[in-house]
Amino acid sequence: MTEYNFLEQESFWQEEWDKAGVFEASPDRNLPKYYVLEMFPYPSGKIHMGHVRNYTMGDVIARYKIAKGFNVLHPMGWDAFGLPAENAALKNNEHPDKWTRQNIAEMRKQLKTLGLSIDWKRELATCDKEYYGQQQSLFIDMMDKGLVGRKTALVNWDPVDGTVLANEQVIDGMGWRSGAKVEQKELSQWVFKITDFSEELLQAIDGLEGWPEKVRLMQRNWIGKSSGLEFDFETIGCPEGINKLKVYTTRPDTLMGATFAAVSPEHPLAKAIAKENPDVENFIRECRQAGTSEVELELLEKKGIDTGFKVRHPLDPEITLPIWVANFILNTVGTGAIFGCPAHDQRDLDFSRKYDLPVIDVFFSEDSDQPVENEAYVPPKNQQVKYANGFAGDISQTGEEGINAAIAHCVKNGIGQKVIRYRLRDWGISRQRYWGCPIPVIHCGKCGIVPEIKENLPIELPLDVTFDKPGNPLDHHPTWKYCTCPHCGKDAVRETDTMDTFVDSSWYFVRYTAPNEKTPTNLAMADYWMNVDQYIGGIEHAILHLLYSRFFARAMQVTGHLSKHCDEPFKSLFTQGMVNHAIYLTRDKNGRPIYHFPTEVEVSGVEAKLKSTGEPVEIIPSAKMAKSKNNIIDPQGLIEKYGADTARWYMVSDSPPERDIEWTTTGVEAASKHLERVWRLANEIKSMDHPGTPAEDIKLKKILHHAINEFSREIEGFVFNKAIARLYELYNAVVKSQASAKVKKEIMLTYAQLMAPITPHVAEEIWCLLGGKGFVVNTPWPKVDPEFLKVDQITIPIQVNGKLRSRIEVAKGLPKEHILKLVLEDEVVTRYLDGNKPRKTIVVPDRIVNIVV
RNA sequence: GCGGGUGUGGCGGAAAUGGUAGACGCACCAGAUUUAGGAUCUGGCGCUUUAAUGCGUGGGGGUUCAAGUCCCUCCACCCGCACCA
Repeated sequence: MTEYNFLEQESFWQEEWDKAGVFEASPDRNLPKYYVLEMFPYPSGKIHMGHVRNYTMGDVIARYKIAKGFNVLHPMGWDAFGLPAENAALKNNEHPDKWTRQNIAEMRKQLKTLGLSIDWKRELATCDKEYYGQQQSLFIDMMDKGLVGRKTALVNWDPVDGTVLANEQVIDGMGWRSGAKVEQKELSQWVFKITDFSEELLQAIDGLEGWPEKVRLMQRNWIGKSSGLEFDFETIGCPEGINKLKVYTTRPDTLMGATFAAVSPEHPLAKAIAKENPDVENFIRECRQAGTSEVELELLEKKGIDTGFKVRHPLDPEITLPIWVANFILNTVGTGAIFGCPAHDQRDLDFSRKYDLPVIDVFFSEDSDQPVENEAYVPPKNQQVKYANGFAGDISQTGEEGINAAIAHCVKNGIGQKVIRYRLRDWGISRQRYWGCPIPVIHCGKCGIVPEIKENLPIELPLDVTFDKPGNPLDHHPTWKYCTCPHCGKDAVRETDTMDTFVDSSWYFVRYTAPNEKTPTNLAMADYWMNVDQYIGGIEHAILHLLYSRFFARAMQVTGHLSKHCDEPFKSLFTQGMVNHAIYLTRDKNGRPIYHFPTEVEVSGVEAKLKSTGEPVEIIPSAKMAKSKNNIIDPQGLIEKYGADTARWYMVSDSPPERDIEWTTTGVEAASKHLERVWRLANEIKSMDHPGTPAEDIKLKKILHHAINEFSREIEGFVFNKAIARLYELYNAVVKSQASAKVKKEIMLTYAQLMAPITPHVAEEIWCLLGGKGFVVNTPWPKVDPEFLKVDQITIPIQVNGKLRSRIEVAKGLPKEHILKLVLEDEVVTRYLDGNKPRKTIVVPDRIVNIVV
């Protein structure tokens, strides 16, 4: 028997597939197409376990679909722009371009050792001018169609470094490098008008049947459609002639509970008042001493200031309410202003208790004798609620109807209108950074903002930049931004902001269909390959990336870069879990953790100690792999030690793909041992000469066809862990079976076919060993013979009072009465009945019997 | 804070539709083989118990002949929150 040398065999088969061009996709073939895509990687330096898991899953699907007779497109590229390259530039004084390209080269090499069915001829990197130049062209077309706008937005400002910070670079309210307290700063930004598509993006979610329900739900909530009442408070004596304050509410039925009005610190009214009132000005300045992320703002201690001005209650002009500026009102939500109803909104209540504002209950709640104290009574939307202090006496008594009645009343009396609002905001794409796609517009003193002309594209990033000064190197570059206006020919200045990297990843899947085209897309190619049939990636992208891509597909239709059927770019979506690993730590004298690499630790069962000193080690069982915790396992070592097939098998074997998995050495060893066993079995069967019996042959064939049937279903349903269990079962059955050598050999060939999507190299090897023709990767998927799926005998469990007590073997499909008769004769049942008649019997044919005594 | 998810033996996990809880794998135990270790092969393995019984799907409550699955409630952990990718 030949020893299986995976390193040699794996590179052998990889070269063979390459030579034969097995994975090169061409649209001309007369076959149904199938486009499989995993989210492309950021070239951080090395591949990590998450990549191995993600790309293995995609590869399983791709290879399965090839065997199923599809013309498969399975491309790969690099999400190559972004912050880390600039950080590396600062840290190691290395150019982002050089750093990124080295990383790509290294990661490409690593990915290739996995034996993925990638069409490498289509590879692209978003930092290639051939890619971002086309993106600039798209931007200009979008501008032309009115899909691009300008808006002011708040950014995190590091006052010491004089730099805009990403949310990630703000740690506990401080700039990560300078340690300075971060401030909010207003900047003029380029935006994509995604909100033009709010309703369409929302509606189309219903049609995304291949998406996980949770992602669809998250996207719906993110778009956040609501209907409510919009009305103007009449203000009393406010500065700058501001006599109205626009408010939006989804609970107009609580309007009689209003005890104050509040605006966000960025609201125009707040700013106007601040000009006259230094206390308000100070308060607003204080509010700006914070980052811009929503979490941070939501978790701030609620604070406010009474402006001294008032509004009239819209339903009763006799009532006046004070106007506050409050830090918990977000300028980006609604109109940036609210009416405060403390009795029925927890945040308003907390605020009112702090500043001693009145609380007015407008409901009879179940326990109406207990007035609202520190817990707001939030009236349910669709339940019976009695209004104690409703208005106009025409509000009905149910929540939803009450809301509608309140709106109707307000509309009738000219107080406000019913409006539909969306939580979704326009997509700000301006970044004050170097390593991104330059925004192709020019600021001209005479013509204003003008797009660059397409002949001048790509607007290339200059390579001769320095990172010694804070801020954007493009801005500091001695010559880059100076240009002439395409309109008037006068001296002008380029936009130095670059695009959000989410722009790069919003259309790369289309670019794969024609990666070398001199326009963003080739319609014929896009028509053939789009949409992506199966997209695979992390759940962390459930909202932003996926929503932006859905928007882009629509925008690209408007600009004529995609055809009508391409509005939903991802037909099916699968979100895979993370790869975790235990953390090993000891403590220093002060109790601070010292993290140890898995290689430094000897683990036995639940205990572990340091190899060097024998000191006991604390174990945190399953945690996200992180450099700072020293619990990252490098896939390269895994592949070098066990081979790609083992790595691939392990990655899809133990846990359901959508769930997080724990990386364990024992699990990998089990995978490796199994593959060796299969290889040994194939060798044994090859030289076997066992006549067997027809009965044994049929028995094994039944197991085989059952396995093919289930396995195929499980692969299609992304239940890879069960598919693998199926292969273990089939292996066990073949080993135990007394079937003939001929049948066993047939079955082993099929086994190689079933394995092939998961462990393609050893599958080719077994296929070759047992005389299979050509590549197993190109061999049509085994067919199920329904004759072998038939079952005639069934074991039915018998319960007495709901507890399993016995079972009987019956013919499949036996009618109720017959089953019951047999059951009542059963020895165990008779014992429990003890001569009495059963009180009740439940018989579910082919499934279960329950006797109640 | 808001939105979404997860929770089953020592461990990873199985169990469309409410109908045999624990498939399959790991670890562990016993045996075979081996000079020994490793590897390999055979068998066992939820807890309790000699056995029967009993108890068991994060906690508490409910519906049902029957609940991991449905309902209510509480807890723990994870993901996202618009400038990380």
